[in-house]
Amino acid sequence: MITLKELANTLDVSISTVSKALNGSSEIGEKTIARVKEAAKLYNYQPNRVALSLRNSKTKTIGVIIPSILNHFFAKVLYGIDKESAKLGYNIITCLSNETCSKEVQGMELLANGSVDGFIMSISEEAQIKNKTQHFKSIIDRKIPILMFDRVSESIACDKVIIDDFQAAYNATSHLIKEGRKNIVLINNIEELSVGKFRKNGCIQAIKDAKHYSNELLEIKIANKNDLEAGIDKMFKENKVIDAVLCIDNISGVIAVNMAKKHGLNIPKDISIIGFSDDNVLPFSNPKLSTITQHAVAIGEASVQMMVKRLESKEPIEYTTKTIDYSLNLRDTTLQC
Amino acid sequence: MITLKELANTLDVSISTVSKALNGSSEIGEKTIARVKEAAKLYNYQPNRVALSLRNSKTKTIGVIIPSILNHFFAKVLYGIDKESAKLGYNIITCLSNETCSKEVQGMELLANGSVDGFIMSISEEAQIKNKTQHFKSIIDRKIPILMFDRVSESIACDKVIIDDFQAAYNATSHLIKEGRKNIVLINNIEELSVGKFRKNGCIQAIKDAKHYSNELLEIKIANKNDLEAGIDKMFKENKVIDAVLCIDNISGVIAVNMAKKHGLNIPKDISIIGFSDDNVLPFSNPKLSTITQHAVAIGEASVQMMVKRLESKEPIEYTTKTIDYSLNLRDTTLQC
DNA sequence: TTGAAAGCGCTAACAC
DNA sequence: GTGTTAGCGCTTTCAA
Repeated sequence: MITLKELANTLDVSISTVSKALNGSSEIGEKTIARVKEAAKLYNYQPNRVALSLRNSKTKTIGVIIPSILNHFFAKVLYGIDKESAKLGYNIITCLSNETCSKEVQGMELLANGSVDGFIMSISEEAQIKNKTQHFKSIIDRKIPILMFDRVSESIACDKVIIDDFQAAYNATSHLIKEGRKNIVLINNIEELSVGKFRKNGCIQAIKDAKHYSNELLEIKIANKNDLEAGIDKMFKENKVIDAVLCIDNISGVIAVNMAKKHGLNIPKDISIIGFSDDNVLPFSNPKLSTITQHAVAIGEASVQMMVKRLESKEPIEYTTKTIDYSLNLRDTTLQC
Repeated sequence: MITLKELANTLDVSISTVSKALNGSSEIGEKTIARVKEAAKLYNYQPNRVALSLRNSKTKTIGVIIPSILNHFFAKVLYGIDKESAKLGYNIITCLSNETCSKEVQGMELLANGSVDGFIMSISEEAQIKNKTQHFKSIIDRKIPILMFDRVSESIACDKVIIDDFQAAYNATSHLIKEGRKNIVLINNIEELSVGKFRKNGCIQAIKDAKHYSNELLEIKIANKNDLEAGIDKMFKENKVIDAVLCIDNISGVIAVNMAKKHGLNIPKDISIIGFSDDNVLPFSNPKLSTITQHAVAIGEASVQMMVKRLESKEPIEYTTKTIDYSLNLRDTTLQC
């Protein structure tokens, strides 16, 4: 790592001349600029990012706080964040809250000390359930912008990137009704999360709005991920009339497919199944699961774009909420209609 | 963000007094220390990490370069890296190489400019296939340590954390032979990777070492992930004698289970299947896949420990290679014996 | 056209 | 026991 100073010494000019030359300042003579640039290339000079950060009070780094990297949705958003931020010349520094409030607070406090220019985050389950928002306010007070995606807080004024979970679930449910299904069940293992609530409400509303649908929505709540298989198995055992399943997390859909097969149901003749899944689970699903696809990569990209726009804007910008499209991918576990 | 200077002003002492007091220097009087610490707490003083980095030429940050965050193995290693580094007081800056050499080089070069103290990484597929190692050498020359995990390069001298892929595959294959299987097939879709080669060799060696196993190893090569289902389907169609399958990546195992069922095979009576998988795929496998489990979290943790040890050591340390245990988890797709 | 100097926030050797 | 000062690498105002 050669420094400006060393370059200046070898070239026998001053530090500031080198600095200006490298930045193409019009103050410096052409010949000098050429000489300096050549030497810089020769010695592979790279400006020290830390010094630049200190000088500019800008790190060109975004802190990313994610509840769990083992959740494929978040992994995919992170992929989008990484890609877009690299494109815009930013680094990302990642902290995993592991769904706990304490690690979320700790990670953010750590990074708020000049390590990052802003945060892109999704709220941990614990913070969302307990409605803890003080740490967000404290950071925003310190003029460090926060952008929340997917799991957001109503009570925090900041940029947000979400998908229209209500509408997505509404559409999926409407499709099931249009197929002629009469006994729809909602499998809910994320009822505590904001997105879980929106999805459930969308489902309920679709049923309300359907003129010819008379049955109540059956809701199966499964709190623990490890109970999913047993719970869905039990559901099929005890409810012989079920003819449609909407799964609002990203793995239950495939499990429902496997369990329905086990119980001798013909998919999609006897039963339709739709999941909120990404296509990474498709290799495990036979027939192929119909899904509501959240464009996770797009969520990540949009988040970075909004954040960078804010960071690089001279004037203050209004907070905005961007809604990313979803798509209803009808594959082989639903009827065409 | 209050600074030392501001703190010093409000307390009417010098900056260095405040600095020393906060660091508990014995030079400073007890009363002063108490006063300063109280004020620091009151104003929520946090030392600026960037200034500290510049001053100490240490960022307390580790650069993590990962081929793909969508691969569950790497996600899990990252989880371990995050956890352990937080514990040891380090941040991580993540770059995803996306399996390309160019992004790997670019990410590392970017971070090598004073942003990180060292790198923890796994080589991208492209760099490994093309045997590109110049960028590693260049960074090591600049005295920035690199630690490679899982996919490592023979020709680079650095710390390494691996699992004994050869032995793992050897053991799994030996188990299949002990079960009395006569027609073992290896499904290989990572033959270009170092780990793929080790696993294959382990399998081959186990067969060589088995006295009573006479058949040749059948190897099915599938280059593209999207062809896995079709390829495995075809395999079962064309080879009716297959009675054991070893899958050396982390999703083929479950696909093999599903396909074997589709072809009317009884698992594990007619056929045994073992995968190199993590337990995240188990919900999709029925019967439950027997697996070789790589302790991905442990790999991440060990990597951080080794790296931090090197970063904080006064004297130079020898490069070491640490081998992390694997375990052969026999579940329901193999016979007990 | 070039250079000197201040300052970003912090620590530590050295003075007082 | 407390303060002054230099310096980490860089940019930028101001002076020459």
